[in-house]
Parts: sequence; structure tokens; C-alpha cells
Amino acid sequence: MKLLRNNLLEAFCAVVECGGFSEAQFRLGISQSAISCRIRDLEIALGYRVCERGRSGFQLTERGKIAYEKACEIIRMVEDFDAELLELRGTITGQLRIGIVDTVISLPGFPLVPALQRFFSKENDVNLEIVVASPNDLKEGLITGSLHIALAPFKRKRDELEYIKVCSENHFLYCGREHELFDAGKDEISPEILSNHAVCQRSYDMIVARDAKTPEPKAIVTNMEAAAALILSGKFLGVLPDHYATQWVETGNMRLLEHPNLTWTSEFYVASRKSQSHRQAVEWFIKALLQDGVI
Amino acid sequence: MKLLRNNLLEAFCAVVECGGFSEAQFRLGISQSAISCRIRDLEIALGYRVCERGRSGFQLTERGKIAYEKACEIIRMVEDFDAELLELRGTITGQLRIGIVDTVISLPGFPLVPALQRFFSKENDVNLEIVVASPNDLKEGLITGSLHIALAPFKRKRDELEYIKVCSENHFLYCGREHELFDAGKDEISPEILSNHAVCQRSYDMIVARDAKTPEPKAIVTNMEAAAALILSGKFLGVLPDHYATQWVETGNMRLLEHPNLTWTSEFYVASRKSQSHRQAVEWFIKALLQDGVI
DNA sequence: ATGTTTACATGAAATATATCAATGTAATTA
DNA sequence: TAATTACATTGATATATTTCATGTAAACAT
Repeated sequence: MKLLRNNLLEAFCAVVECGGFSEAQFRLGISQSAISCRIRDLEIALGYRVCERGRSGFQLTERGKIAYEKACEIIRMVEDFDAELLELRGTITGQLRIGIVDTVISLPGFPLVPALQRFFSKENDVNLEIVVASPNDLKEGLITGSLHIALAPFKRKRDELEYIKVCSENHFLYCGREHELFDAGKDEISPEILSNHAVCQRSYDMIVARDAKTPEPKAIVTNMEAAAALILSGKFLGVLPDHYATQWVETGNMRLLEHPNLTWTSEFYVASRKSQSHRQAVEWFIKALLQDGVI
Repeated sequence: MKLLRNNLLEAFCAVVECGGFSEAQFRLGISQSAISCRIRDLEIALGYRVCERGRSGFQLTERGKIAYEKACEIIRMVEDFDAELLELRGTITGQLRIGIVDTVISLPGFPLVPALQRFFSKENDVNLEIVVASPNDLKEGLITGSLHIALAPFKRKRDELEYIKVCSENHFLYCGREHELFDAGKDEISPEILSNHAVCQRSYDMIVARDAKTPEPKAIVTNMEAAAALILSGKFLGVLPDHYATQWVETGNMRLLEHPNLTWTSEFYVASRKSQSHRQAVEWFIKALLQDGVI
């Protein structure tokens, strides 16, 4: 309990994230000297220095790095705890952290937008945070507690998480207008021919694409927009969800290439921790997500 | 963070466990009025009453009960967190909560006593708590974090826990001197005859004994000493570990009865959570337990 | 070198917070 | 009805925290 008194840890985390005491003033709403005191007190309690600072720059010590990671974790846990107890009042409160993958707004049946409408049309006290990351990072987030809910195509299921299928997404191979295959005849396109062209891949789809027998991907992206840019450049083939590619196909800037192994459907799930769904805000939001009907 | 300020939760938990404000004074080392203030502040922060109190008696409200459970949990988590960060100093610190089943001190190869000697012969700042409970409660404790280490015969293994075998214990059926079978000849004892006599069982051994074809147990105990008392009364047969029964067998107060299904060996394990072994105190103690060699 | 700026530390005063001691109140009990 | 118990309240006191003003040291510009 020693370390959580007087928001010592909040000050520490703010200082780390702001890269110094002076910047953290505004975020914490207290003076620089107060921050100085808090960090000093924290270091006295801990018995070691957490950061080097001064005109020579701000830097966490080795122990400070570990302390910072753990401090973030405990702060999140305490926030969730606060929210749980406050929700016993009847009003739903607290932080609600939701994770999604990128480029899903146009995905038919993706329930986020209607869920947000439903959730916030009821009076509540919830503070929402939406994070965009890869399915793997989202899974990590759920397990560590930095996320309450994630919406993404999860391939391997984890025991400690709960998954509910909500919709699916079709992926096809595309080339850009500038690409030499753009005007090729149907008979000029075969897996063999395609395998001679550079392909860009999303890092988290690489497992799926392993059996596609394409050359080593020349470019790896972690984001759909980046993939689209590479494809539109005409120098790469790439797999995109159809609902996303359609905007360029319709304007004549992309063309779908049929390929048996670079075409797939991924299932989207609402995922959350099995244990920690006690938070009303979490349960309500999941309910709001599923209201259109589970597939 | 609102709820953890000024030890509001410690005060609350102390009050609950002491059954009132006045008693909690001594435990918390603050005056009754200070406690009153803290509970008031907690209730203001929460927005609801956590307990009814006054001359008419102390009682948690429904919400108060939930709040109390969660408060205990978060306090333990914060304690563990404190200990983790303090251990980065180099000195091992914090609470170390160990669970065992009863009547194990005489079990040959049970590593607790030598481990305690080894652990405390090194200078440290650890606060030890030893809990005696059933294997099932110990398992629960490990999972919820109320225990760091447990030493017990675990039958089903849980994924989130780590088990290391340390020794084993032999169980046999016994009767007391006053029992009618005490002086019976060897040929007068068979499973059929035995099945006409009342047996007492430890509640957590009932799964093992299911195939023993004994009549429904007339008495259930959750503690070995209680089982011994029932056996010594002469009114019950019962299963005991041999190392424990031996004291009465040698003094002629108990007799071992051979029975194929009421004789078994249970394996003792050191169990701990896979994830949370980051605490040095926990790791060191496990090391101290295993120093005699793993079986 | 020298002065200036930046980033933090420090000390005294001011403010906020928590605690205590004393007393008040309401429900029991004698 | 008085005494007792268990807690609430109050105002004084103690403690803790923050601010403001100022100090210090490193980096940078001149």
C-alpha cells in the first residue's frame, strides 16, 4: 500500500509518458515541484532511483523500466476495481477499453458503430478508449487486462478468453492499375504466373499465407492502408478485404486477381476475458455488440 | 484510485473482520473517530452504504459484502505489487502466504520444516503466513492469489498452476481399540465384512473412496485429527496416513485393517501460479522446498 | 569563457487533509 | 429511568502536500 499513497505511481507514469517533470505538470495539473516531491517520495519508498533527470535529459533506470511496467498494470487493475465497486451504485462507470483491427468500419455486419449508438444512447458515466492493433496485440491486451473487449479475426482461441462470432470478412488478391497484370487476359493469370510477382502481406496474416506458395513477401505491412498504398503503387500484389478494396476496384484503380490460396474468409469475434466480465460496462457493451444477432 | 486513498479499504476490511469500529481501533492503531471518518469517506466515494452499525449491531449491506470481497482481493494484489517493486532493491520482502493440508509434519520427506530453516537462515524481510486448508481450498487460494505456494496432494491439475512432486503419503484403513474388529482374526476381515461397518471420511478424499464399495459414510470430517478422534472412539473405521496413525498403532490404540480399495498413495506437490512466480520471495521459497531433491 | 536557458531540487509558507479528544445521540440493557 | 454501548460529530491539533520563490547544474549559444 506504501506505493499507492498520494498518487505516487500516477505521477511516475505521467512523468515517464511525458518524458520529464515539466511536461507532466499539465497532464497532472500540479506544479513541477509537487511532481519532484512525489518522485522523491516514491524513490524513498522503493529504495532505488527510478529515473535519471535534469538538463541532461530524462531516462528511466533499469529498475525504473520494470517499475513503470508494473505500475501501469496495477493502476489499470485499481481503475477496474474502482469501476466495479462504483457500478454497484447502479450507474455504470469507469474506463472501457476496446480494441479493434484496422479498416473494419466498412465491413458489412461489423457491430461497432451500432453498438456505440446503443451503448451511449443510455445515460452512463463510461470513459471509452478505442485502440487499433493487430489481433495478436489485442489478444495480449485482453489477457493482461489493458483491454476489456476486442473485435478482430482471432485464429487460435485462448482458454482464458471468451469468443463470440459476429461477422466474417472475405479477402482477395488485388493489383493496382499500374501493375503489368492489370490489363492481362483471364488466361494470362494463374497461380504460377502470379507467383512471379512481388506480394505484400500483413504481418499477422503470414500464417494464413504460408501455404500460398508465393515468393517470400517483398514487403510486410502491419496496417491495411499501407497495404493498399503498396498495391496502388503498381509494384506489388496484395490481399485486401473485399469491402475495403471495392472503393478502388469501382474507380478502376484496382483489379481482383483470382488465386486459390490467396483468397480466404476470416471470422470476426467479440473476445473478452472469461473471469473479468463482472464489470457491468463490459457486459453491457458486449450485449450492445451482439444485439443485431450472433451469427 | 479514489477508493484506495488514505487506506479507506484497509479500514473497511479491518472493521468487517473485527465486527465493528470500536474493535478495529486496536488493529488499525487509530481512534474510533478516525475509523468513522474513513468509513464515511468510503461511503461517500462509493455512493452507497457498506454497513449498518450502531448499538443495534454491525452488519454488512448486500453491496457491502461484495465490496468487502473485492476490497480484500485488491489489497492482496496491491501488497504483492508493492513486494514485487520493493524486491528490485535486492532484499526480498513482502507477505508470503503458504498453504498446507493438516497433519503433514510427520510425513517423511515433507519439505516444509527444512525449507523454513533454509529460507529464514538467510537475512530477509519476509512476513510469512501459513494457512491450513483442504486441497481444494488451497487450489482456489492459488488461483485467486490469496496464496503464493501450496503443499498438498493435488489430484486434478489446473492449467494455470505449476506442480512439482515432492513426496508421497500412504493411506490405510484403521480401527480403534474399542472397535469390535480390533481383536478379530485375519480371516474375519474381508471387504464384505468391513463394508458392514461405519466409516468416516475426509470430505476431500471422497472422490478416491467412491469405488471402495463402503456404505455411505456416516461421518465426514475435514480434518485428520477429527478423523482420528472418530476412529479412536471405536465407533468408526477410517482412513489415515500411516505416518500419522503410527503413534496410536504403536501404543495399541489402533489397528490397521487391510482393504484393497481403502488403501492408497497420494502424491504431494508444491503448487504455485505459473504467471505470478515473479516474486523473488516465492521463487526462493520454492527453491528452498525443493533443495532436498525433487522426486 | 561567459551568459542564458532548461530541467529539476529545495525550503518556507500556505493550504489541505487526517486525526484526536471530547462530547452528542440513539438503541439496548439493567 | 439510568447506565451502557457503539457510533457520529465537532473543533482543535497534527500531519501531509502543494505552491511559490529561489537555487543549482548541465547544455547551449555567443
